[in-house]
Amino acid sequence: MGQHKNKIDFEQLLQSHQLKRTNPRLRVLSMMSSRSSATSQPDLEAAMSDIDRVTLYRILAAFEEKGIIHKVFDLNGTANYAMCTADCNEGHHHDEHLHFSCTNCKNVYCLEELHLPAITVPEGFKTEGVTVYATGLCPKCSKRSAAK
Amino acid sequence: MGQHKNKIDFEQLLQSHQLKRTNPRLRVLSMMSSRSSATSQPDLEAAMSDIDRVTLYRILAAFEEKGIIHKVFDLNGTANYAMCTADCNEGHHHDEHLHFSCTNCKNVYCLEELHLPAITVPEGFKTEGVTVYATGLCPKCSKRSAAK
DNA sequence: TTAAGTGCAAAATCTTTGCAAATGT
DNA sequence: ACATTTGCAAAGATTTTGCACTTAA
Repeated sequence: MGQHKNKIDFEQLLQSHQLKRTNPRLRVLSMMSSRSSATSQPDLEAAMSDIDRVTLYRILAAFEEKGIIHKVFDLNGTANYAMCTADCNEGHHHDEHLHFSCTNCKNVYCLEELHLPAITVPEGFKTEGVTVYATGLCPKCSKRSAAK
Repeated sequence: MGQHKNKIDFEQLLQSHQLKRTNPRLRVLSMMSSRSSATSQPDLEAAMSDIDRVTLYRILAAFEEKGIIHKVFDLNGTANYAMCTADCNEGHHHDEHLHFSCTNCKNVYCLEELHLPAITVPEGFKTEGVTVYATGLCPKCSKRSAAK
């Protein structure tokens, strides 16, 4: 039962996915799991300028492929990545939760707590998964705009 | 009340948005409204290779800005554009409908008919709009895979 | 030791910008 | 005629690819 939640053992996480425990990977995992919103490649690049850009691309691709992180798009259309919970695995992702995109800071929050209502699609469509995107202001930005 | 539905008068549509009636624009409108799924820049580029790539970028940007089309991302993260219905206008889009992304052909369908269930977000978030993405097989692809 | 991962250089894409020529009103 | 819009050239940005060097197991 992959429970990559608080106090995650990153080394084990990598190991269990046949990925070597390297420094760049550990740092990426650490950054991603410490954040409440999803992380983009540019975010990573800015935060870890000593790691090669290409390496970051490859790490993200490998993690996504293995089901360690999943991709969501923010309002700019930039890919952002967030740690997967539970049942994501090699090639199969389940991010059937609410994604909240802040129109102000452009951050994307994965709100897993919420369960989604059932959706019915028209005849002919075969639904495999459903994701809900909400747009608006995240707590930080809504506080800020209320204050001032 | 912008009813850009069947038998649209594209010229009028452009005019009402203070856009000149040019050939590239009419062709883009024509292609987009003739399709059941959203259209990407690469789609347009392939279909109208005589129109400059840059012109297409600018047309899409202008249309989106004016609220004639709206943007959705497909499973590759590529922006796709679909005609807006009714109440989109200068800077404000309302695409609160179901977007269906086909995992096979990667097309995105805007299913406006469906009304979305209410979604509740956690304390602190201020929701402005909600969009639902479903993934799976579109009628065309599901038929195809069933047949053979 | 050796397969996997990283860094660097370079190619391939994709998107934006500036400006002169063309076009719509 | 005049303001837009287009096309082309070129700059910027983003993403991918190839390969030699390094590192975890």
